[in-house]
Amino acid sequence: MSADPGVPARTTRGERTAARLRAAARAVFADRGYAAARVEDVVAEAGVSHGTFYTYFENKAGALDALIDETAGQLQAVVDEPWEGTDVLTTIAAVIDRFVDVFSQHGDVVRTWLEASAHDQHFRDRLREVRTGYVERVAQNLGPALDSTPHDPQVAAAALVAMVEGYATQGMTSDDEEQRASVVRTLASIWFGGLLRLMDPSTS
Amino acid sequence: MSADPGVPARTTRGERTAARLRAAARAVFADRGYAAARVEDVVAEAGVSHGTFYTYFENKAGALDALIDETAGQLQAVVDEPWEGTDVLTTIAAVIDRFVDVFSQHGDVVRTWLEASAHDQHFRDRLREVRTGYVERVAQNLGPALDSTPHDPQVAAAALVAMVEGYATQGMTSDDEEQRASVVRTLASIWFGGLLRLMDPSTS
Amino acid sequence: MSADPGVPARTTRGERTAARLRAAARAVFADRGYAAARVEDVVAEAGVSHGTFYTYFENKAGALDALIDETAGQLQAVVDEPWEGTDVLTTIAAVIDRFVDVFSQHGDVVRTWLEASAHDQHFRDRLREVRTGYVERVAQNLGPALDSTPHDPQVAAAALVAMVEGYATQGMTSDDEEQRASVVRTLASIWFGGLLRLMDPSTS
Amino acid sequence: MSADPGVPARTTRGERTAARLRAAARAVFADRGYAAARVEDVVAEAGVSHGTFYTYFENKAGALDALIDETAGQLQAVVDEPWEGTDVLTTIAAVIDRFVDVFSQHGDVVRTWLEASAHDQHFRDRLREVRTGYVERVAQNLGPALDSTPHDPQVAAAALVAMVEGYATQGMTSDDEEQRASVVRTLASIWFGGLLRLMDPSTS
DNA sequence: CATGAATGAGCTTTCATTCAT
DNA sequence: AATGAATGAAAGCTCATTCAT
Repeated sequence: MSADPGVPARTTRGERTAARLRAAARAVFADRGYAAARVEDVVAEAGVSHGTFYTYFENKAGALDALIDETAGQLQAVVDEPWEGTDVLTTIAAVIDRFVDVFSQHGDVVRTWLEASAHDQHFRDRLREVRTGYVERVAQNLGPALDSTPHDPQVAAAALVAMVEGYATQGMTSDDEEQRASVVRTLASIWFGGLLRLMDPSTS
Repeated sequence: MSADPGVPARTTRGERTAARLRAAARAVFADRGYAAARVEDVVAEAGVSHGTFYTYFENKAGALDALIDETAGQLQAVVDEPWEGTDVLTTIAAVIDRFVDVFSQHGDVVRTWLEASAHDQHFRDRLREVRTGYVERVAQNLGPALDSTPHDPQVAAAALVAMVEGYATQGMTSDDEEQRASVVRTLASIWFGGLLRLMDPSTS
Repeated sequence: MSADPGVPARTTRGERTAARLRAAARAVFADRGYAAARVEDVVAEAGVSHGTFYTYFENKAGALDALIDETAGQLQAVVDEPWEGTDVLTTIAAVIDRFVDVFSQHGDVVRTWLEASAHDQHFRDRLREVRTGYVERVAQNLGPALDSTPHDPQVAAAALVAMVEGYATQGMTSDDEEQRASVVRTLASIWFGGLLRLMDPSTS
Repeated sequence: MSADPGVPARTTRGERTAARLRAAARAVFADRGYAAARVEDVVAEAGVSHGTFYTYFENKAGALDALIDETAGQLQAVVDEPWEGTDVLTTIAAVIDRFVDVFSQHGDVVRTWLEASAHDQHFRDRLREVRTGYVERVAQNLGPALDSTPHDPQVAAAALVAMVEGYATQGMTSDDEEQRASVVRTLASIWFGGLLRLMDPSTS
């Protein structure tokens, strides 16, 4: 801020423009949906010209790809961080908490991504890849406990993840910190209880 | 406009054409997605002319609306039928089974609906309305058991429904009867175990 | 009315349908204009089916042609009837009165006709033909008086006719009998005074 | 929508294109009529692409609106300029001369305008507004002379204006300067004589 | 005579993308 | 780096007209 004036800005003009465009694309996609969003809307929001958009992205899909790059990493990180906690419930709550956290920051991108997947093979592929990644990781952590049961860890993991993803993408997580914590607790309890039940041989 | 799309088909010939168009629209939307689907694709699939499409639907959205009319009723029926069974687990399994059943028949329409919701307020409204309807009904059936716990029945119901909806919407493409039954069993166990856990005061 | 029941109706079913269609076409053309009027509107107004329209008219233009047939005769009759009166002013007033009378009954058709003329050669031709017809007749009646003046009887006739036609087609003639008579008096005075002036050599 | 058709042409290149489009629209409307004119005809005439048309006009009606903007001002100016002359006849002749002059330049737009009025409320409204404007002005200038007569200045003004407008709109295609002057003289004489006659109490 | 479902040419309009400046 | 005028391929949608019933 008050740093050496002789040093060039840490963010060049180009970088700032690119950042403005990404933010604008994100806002416009969230607001109108990917299909209905026009490049015109994005550049208007960013306050740049039409041509500039194409200096930074190959096309409209390229802008979404850039947003997905950021988001995908965050999502994978949620499940890649060590599953540590004093007990299983606490561990699960921590994972879900991180998940909800990422969604509260990147839910708009995920929703756009889901929409685009419906009519664009490329985004469908990226989605499957990322989903497979974190469902796989969840299954790895749940798996051992289900070894001797008839339940497929992949199915269980996919179901539990779908629950969190569905809950979060439907925009049901509020900004109220209190309420968010309560939701996380409920979701974690369902995961935990569901897992215990799965492990109970009488249900097989 | 030339014919009122709300009151089509005064003859059986007309009804046959309308049915062909609905089936075609459904297939095309499922195949290419709503945004990418062209009216031309639909009429080609249905084997009728361009103009005929507009005899039966006001526009592309009208065709999806017609499909949603059918699907929404089925979805609500799943939870409106009596929740009866020899025990809770069986009851829940029956509901989930009906849910999965409806999705295996109407999943394509739901996926289209979800996509369209992203950029069309009208479909977003219809989705919210229908979802609220069946989540409400699930909450009514789960509610009493959670009365003395800190868990909100609406949140629990929404989460459990999101799990089934998410799972069914994403994968669930297998026609293998065996595997489907296994998935239903796993999902039901998670619901049941999750609910037991929610009812356990030690989790509050 | 109470005539011999053995005798077939003086208006056959077909004639009645044709009359209903003409009336409907006239009303719809007047209401929406020729270009914006749809055959659909006409048949709806007439209470018949699409196909029936084409039993009675070759196409949309044919319907207007049928209306023009009636109107053109009336217009020509206005100037073809003997120009008789106690004096010139009375004579002119009588002609203008007949003119205004025909317009109050057929003005809607004329307006449609004028509109269609703008983009359809056929109606332009019919209009020129009819206009030439009655301007010619007016010129014949005014002509002798202007023989020794520099004024072209055709120009004078066209101008005076344009005045009445313009005034009438602009929908300025009210239904109030009192007011209509007053307008006719004013128009007749202008014709008369205008002609006197034209005959005055000092204006040449 | 991509550009605000109300604020086009930020550059001279843009202004040239807009002017070419206006000229092309005017020519095409005059040639084929408003209803039959296609945007494709206009852009072909202007030598630009389809999309460019929509950069400058909201739609076909917008193009006509732009032409009317120019024309309406000219028409009003005809009667707003001071009614000065050595005598009444000269004054009237000057006004009519200006009127005929404007029509020889803008008659094509007026004819298109009249046609469009028949099926488009917007143009009907604009026409009524402009006509009321200049008829009012004419009435103001004629009015005093008719004060003590039973003739309504509005009616007289409307009739005289209708005469010039009708004559100019219909024929008046001659480029012959000689003939144009002769027509103006005849029209002026009719106005003048008509007015004198109106002022003569014996006609009331 | 009458019907109305079906046709399809034709027109308007949109918007991602390019490129001369 | 940035601009914005221009492009043109695509759709969407309309409606006069036909024809099997």
